[in-house]
Amino acid sequence: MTVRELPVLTQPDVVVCCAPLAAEVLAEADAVTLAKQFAALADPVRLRVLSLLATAPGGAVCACDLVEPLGKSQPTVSHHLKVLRDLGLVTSDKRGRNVWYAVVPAALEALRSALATR
Amino acid sequence: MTVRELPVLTQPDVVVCCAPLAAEVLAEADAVTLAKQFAALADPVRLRVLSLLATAPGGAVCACDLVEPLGKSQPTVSHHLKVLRDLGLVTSDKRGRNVWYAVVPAALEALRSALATR
DNA sequence: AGGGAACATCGACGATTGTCAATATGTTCC
DNA sequence: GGAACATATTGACAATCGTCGATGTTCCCT
Repeated sequence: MTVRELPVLTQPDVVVCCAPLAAEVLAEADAVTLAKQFAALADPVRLRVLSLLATAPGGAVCACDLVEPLGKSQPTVSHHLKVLRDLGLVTSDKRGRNVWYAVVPAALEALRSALATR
Repeated sequence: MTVRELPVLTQPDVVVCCAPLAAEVLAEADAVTLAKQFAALADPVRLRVLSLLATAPGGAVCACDLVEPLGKSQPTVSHHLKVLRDLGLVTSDKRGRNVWYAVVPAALEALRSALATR
């Protein structure tokens, strides 16, 4: 178990990929970009990572506290965290030998807006 | 080219899978279900299908009018439509020898709500 | 009845993905 | 410095996925 420390501070700028699906026909290039983002959500482990981070008090969780609740090996968890971070859905913050992860709410909001039907 | 006819009528009931990610920790079974839905969005062709349907006047498009704008073979388009339909993201309506597809807005809304950050 | 059109299904192929064991890198503390 | 710990990376494997050509099925039209 790990002691919770500072809440996560800086949130990176989020680039909104494209207009809502229903607003105009999605261009091919935008579709590829958007598909990659949704692919990050297309895995049960990654969804649970996001949920664990989003519901954590302070909004951040040490990587060491994710392995056990996820029931996956440490390398597998590390892999999923990398996927989420590379796509800008989470941020990481190294503190000593631990790394704290937090969701980037604006990134999730951007994906939500792409799905707006009206 | 095909003449547009009746707008699509009946919208199926949509089952909301789970509470927002940030509301409570996602259960494993729910995570699997949600991941399958997002997997349907994790492909550029399917995103463009949804966009073509959502932006079409009348809200429905004949399958025959999807092949050319998508730039994929007819079997490939048919495959993607099946994926979307099996997951309840679109409905199909057979009219003569054509099949008309339309988005199920409630299904997209359900996915949006899962991503709500607060 | 028969020809043709629209859509679905099948089978096969290359590419990508999730997983873990093993190992590497980096950090803390004695 | 060296041991112990936390995380990341590598390599390998099975499984899934997107794609297309070929074929099947259903419907319309004459």
